[in-house]
Amino acid sequence: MSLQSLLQSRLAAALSKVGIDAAIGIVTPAADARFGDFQSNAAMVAAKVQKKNPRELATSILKYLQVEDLCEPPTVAGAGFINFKVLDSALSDAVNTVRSDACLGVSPVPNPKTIIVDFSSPNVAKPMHVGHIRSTILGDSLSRIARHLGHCVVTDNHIGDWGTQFGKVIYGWKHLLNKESLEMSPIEELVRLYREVNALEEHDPAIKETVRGELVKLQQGDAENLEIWRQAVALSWNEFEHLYDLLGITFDERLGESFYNDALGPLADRLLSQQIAKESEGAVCIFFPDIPALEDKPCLIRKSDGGFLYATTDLATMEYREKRWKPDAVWYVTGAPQQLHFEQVFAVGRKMGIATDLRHIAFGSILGDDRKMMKTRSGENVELGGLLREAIERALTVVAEKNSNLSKSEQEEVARTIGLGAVKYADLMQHRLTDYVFSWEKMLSFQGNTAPYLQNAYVRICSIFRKAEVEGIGIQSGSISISEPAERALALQILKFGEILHAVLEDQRPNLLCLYLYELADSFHHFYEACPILKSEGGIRSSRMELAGVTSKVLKTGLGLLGIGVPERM
RNA sequence: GCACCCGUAGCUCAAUUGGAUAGAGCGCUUCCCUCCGAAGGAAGAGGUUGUGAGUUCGACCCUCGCCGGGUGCACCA
Repeated sequence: MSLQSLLQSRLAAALSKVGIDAAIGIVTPAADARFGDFQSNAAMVAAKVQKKNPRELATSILKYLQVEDLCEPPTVAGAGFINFKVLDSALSDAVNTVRSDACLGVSPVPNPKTIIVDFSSPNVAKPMHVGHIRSTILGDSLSRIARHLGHCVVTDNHIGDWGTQFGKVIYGWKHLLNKESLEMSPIEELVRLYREVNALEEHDPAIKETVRGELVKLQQGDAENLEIWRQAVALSWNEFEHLYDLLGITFDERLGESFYNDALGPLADRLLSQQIAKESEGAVCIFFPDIPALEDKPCLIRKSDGGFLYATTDLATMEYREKRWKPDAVWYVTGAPQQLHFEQVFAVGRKMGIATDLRHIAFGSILGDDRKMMKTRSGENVELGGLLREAIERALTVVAEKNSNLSKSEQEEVARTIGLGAVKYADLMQHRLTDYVFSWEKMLSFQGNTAPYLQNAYVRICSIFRKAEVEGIGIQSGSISISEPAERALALQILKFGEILHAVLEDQRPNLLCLYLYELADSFHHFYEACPILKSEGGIRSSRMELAGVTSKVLKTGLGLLGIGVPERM
């Protein structure tokens, strides 16, 4: 049991003795170190309910609070805060427990759930660009964390492998294809076809009609068009896979839109016959008279020309997932602009009797220097592949300059870890709902609150251990003993790791983990400045080495949960 | 017109979900490498949290009204 939960259970016991609901007895790390190590606002919360004086209530709680083995006598401060200053011995014990725990103090969730995480979802025949970064990185990190806490996670890449763009691609393939370009860089060639046909259509209605015809033929199962479609999908996926490999991201499933094609018609018919949907203006749609926000916002599932829509596919997907996995939750990691769409689709899901916890994990847009949204359709898109290559190149320049001792291949490997880490961290550290300004400078800066800063903290610890080995310094006692303020601060920060991952999953916000790791690295640097490690001796040296060792494990694990690797040297 | 999201230091962003004197990074001003890696550390300047009310012991956070920005709203995804 962690120190924090230990204090909490003691507090709960005291609360019940004074007739307060024990559930109120929450203990949190102190907001300000001057007031101690942990605090509880329980007296103030209870005072509100019981309409009593919070300070008096706190004082009476203290009479029953038995924590003398864990901390100094608790005090009442301010409006009724109860403050705890943990004993060095108890703190040492707690850190030692984390040190010898394979999970580093993280306890698994008591009731594991089956969670489907739907993320990344690039469109075939289009390059992945900055717009896909957030979904991909956020979804990957959330999946890792959920899995780490014991949930059963299914990651699914719901790629856009079916849609109106294929009319243009097929027409282009038949009339304008450059096979050499297709072999060299398939997506680039597919995009070129798409754009050129798009331009042709503008000026020539006849071509527009032919393009439409190609799409209809594809949808009706025309062999030639299907084959072209299959190749386009395969070629695109090939390129996506290179990027996922580079990013270290894998999916359990890759069930794209095309997978659900056959289910769309029957689904629409069923919804009609169940009177969930009805015809209106030639289209099939679902109305929500009982939901005020959606009263005038029907959800269309079949066009008047018989074609199906985004929502139809999503509903079919939802149904399939229910049947196959019986999930407790489904997380859709897509941009905030799609909020209305998911509100509708979820509402339809409930009409269909789906009780699963469906969640839209929305995120804000990435903005350009002009503070305007980077649009997908128009203007220049920054391609993800190019962006990652540039990040790695810039990292390589810095690595070569800072540490020329490394061999060429080591430098390249380190640069990959640093460059990719920098990109991922720059995205994950933001609150997911806020828009943020994309900046090469910021993303690739190796100063301040960045991945390289955290990686560097890890590397420093590695180098301490390397030096210890060279000098024949071993760890004697194997246990940690806390006494200095900087050691206390670091130890307390290490203990927080057990809580932070659960907090991240509450609201699907990895930025809290980023913040935590940054503060951990910060605490370590303070410790490193204030407390000589190898230069001290005996038990102190041994203890400090161990403390540094735990720090490095938490850093590595925490970064790993963000999908970020650590080098041993840099 | 309706709905949703966002307004916090010069800039980019946090704030343990209602807690104590609102914190970081970049930039700016001073220091610290004969010392376990300076991709670092110490100190400083910088704020009426868009605005006006309300709720209570206590509000960046909750309620309502304004102002400003963004996004979405029947046959694209």
